[in-house]
Amino acid sequence: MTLMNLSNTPATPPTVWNITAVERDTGISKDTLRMWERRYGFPKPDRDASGERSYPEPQVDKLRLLKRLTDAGSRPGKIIGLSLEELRRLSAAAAPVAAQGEQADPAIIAAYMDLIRQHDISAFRDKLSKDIAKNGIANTVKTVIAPLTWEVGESWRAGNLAIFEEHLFTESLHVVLRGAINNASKGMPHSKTPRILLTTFSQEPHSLGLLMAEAWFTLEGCSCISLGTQTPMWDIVQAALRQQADVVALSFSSGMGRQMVIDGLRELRHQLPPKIEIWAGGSSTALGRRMAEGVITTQALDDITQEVARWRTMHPAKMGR
Amino acid sequence: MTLMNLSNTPATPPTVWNITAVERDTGISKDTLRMWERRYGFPKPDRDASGERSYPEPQVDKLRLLKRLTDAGSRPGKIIGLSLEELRRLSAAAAPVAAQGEQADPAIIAAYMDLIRQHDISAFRDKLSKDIAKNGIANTVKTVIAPLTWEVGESWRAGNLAIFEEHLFTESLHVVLRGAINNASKGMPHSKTPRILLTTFSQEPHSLGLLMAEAWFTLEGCSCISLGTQTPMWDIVQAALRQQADVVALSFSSGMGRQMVIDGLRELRHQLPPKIEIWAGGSSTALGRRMAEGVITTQALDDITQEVARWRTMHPAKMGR
DNA sequence: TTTCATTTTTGTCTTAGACAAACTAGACAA
DNA sequence: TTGTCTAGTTTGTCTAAGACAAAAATGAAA
Repeated sequence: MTLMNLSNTPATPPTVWNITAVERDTGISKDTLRMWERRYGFPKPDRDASGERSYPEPQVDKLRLLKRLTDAGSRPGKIIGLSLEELRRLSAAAAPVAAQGEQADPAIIAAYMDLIRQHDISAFRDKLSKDIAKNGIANTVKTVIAPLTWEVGESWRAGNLAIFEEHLFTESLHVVLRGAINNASKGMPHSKTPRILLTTFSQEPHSLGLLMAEAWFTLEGCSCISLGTQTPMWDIVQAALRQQADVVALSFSSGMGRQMVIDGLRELRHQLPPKIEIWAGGSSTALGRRMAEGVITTQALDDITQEVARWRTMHPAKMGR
Repeated sequence: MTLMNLSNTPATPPTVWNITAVERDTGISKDTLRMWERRYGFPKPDRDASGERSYPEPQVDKLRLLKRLTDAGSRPGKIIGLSLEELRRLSAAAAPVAAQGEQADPAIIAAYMDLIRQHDISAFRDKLSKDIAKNGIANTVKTVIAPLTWEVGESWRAGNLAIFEEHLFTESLHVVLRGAINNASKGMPHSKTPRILLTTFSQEPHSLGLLMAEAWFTLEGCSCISLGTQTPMWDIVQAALRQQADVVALSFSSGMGRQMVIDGLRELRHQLPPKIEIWAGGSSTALGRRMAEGVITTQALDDITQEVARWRTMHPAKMGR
């Protein structure tokens, strides 16, 4: 439970990482890190005074890249011996990835990124508010906020953005989007169907995906109940039952372990009555695969619209719900 | 390739859990589960065909309860031998402790608690919004929101409130308060002094204290920059410098370790230029003591008003800041 | 009281062996 | 060529017990 290293916090962030930090940052489990070291000779961390692993920055960089490639299907044994350069080339070659920024205008995104880098919060918020007022929430979420969130995540991973800048961004987005959602739902009648319960699993702390989904659902006229992030499974089940949710919607960021996602969803499906649907969305690569029976995955925000429509045709309105 | 595992998915949920599932469900790490078994003889899982642990349901129930109690401060060794019944009783008998609700009207708090227990979110939000409209933000924060937050924390500790109910409460409070803050700051001129940077240390995930403080600061006419929760120390320093903050305000919940609070504040004081003040508030008992030189503690929200006034007399306004 | 030093508790790190699930490749049949 | 089966490899996670550092409790001194 060593969360803070007070003593060794000089003016710069840590240049060496302990195994817990590497696990958190790369998403590779401690067991696997030790196993790779044992089998392949990489990573080869130094040892601190008490014999514990301490990973130098370059090794962590390589691990991040390895994780990305293995997630995309490569086998560790084949690529772990390659140099950073070779891995980069491989990654670049194989990764037009998801056409993530498909609908995004690079210039607009760049403009927002500049504001973040200059730490001009109020300008950032103003610009975003104006964009929402002009183009509507749905459009702005799709063409600005989602791509921007992705870009911020990338920049952070590449080391071009400090954590506090990411915090600043997240917080600002929360403020603006939450306000917009409230505004939008003001005119809407209460208790429209379906009733959506939104949350994330315990291991998932990222809230922006959830927030974007909530915005979208609200615009579709659903009634949303958000539990925020990191709800234990048992509590998700309790909440869904007590709140009489029609759908439990879950958000997964790309950092989540695939096994965790798959097993978690299967487990949840198992514990919820069949009547309650499970919708899973987000950037986790695990969602691409064929999912457990009875779990619906949404690849993009647009999919939500379709699923809501489908749900409604399947559940003709009962009066006075 | 298992095409279908409908076969082992009967109508009932699994009566045994593997160690991964238990970790996911209880939040207790695999290492810790094995250690407890080794040291205390509980849990005592069965073994499957290949010798791996498989936990029966009742043990998982007890583990959930144990987790809740240890999170609330109990030590595993003291309570792990107790029966489920005894644990429940212990949980319910939690200390009423401090007379926190000094300025609170018990009847009003009870009314809100009822709404939470009935899971009537929209009624809860409506009531709160109306109270704010009627009595103002400051008054409502002081007489309703703060005592209510304390009460919810207590009820959770006592086992009278599920985690999802706490999540629901937190989320609702966020929505309403954030909206109120935005409204209040709308009429205010930008960039009033002092500039306050709000956040919590890495170990502190609770956001409500922060939110209440932000509300208060905003009403005092300060310009607030919130980083949200759990900012690493290095990033707090960076943010304070880059944002030219006059004050760094930190919130500590009662769960935080005293030593962590004290050392953390001392370290932060060390890393920040003397010109930037540090204000610490919240329900952590560590704040009662005499603090490190140059750290100001606020016992109650009212103290903020005084401190802001003091700061302003010490820093006569410079034009065109 | 508070503060400091000592002891106990507790969680996580370490090693190395074992094995099951996922994946690859080769053989064979349609 | 294409598909399917089998046998072999790769890979991640489980297991064990020992060690130790951080956090909490305890006791002594100011």
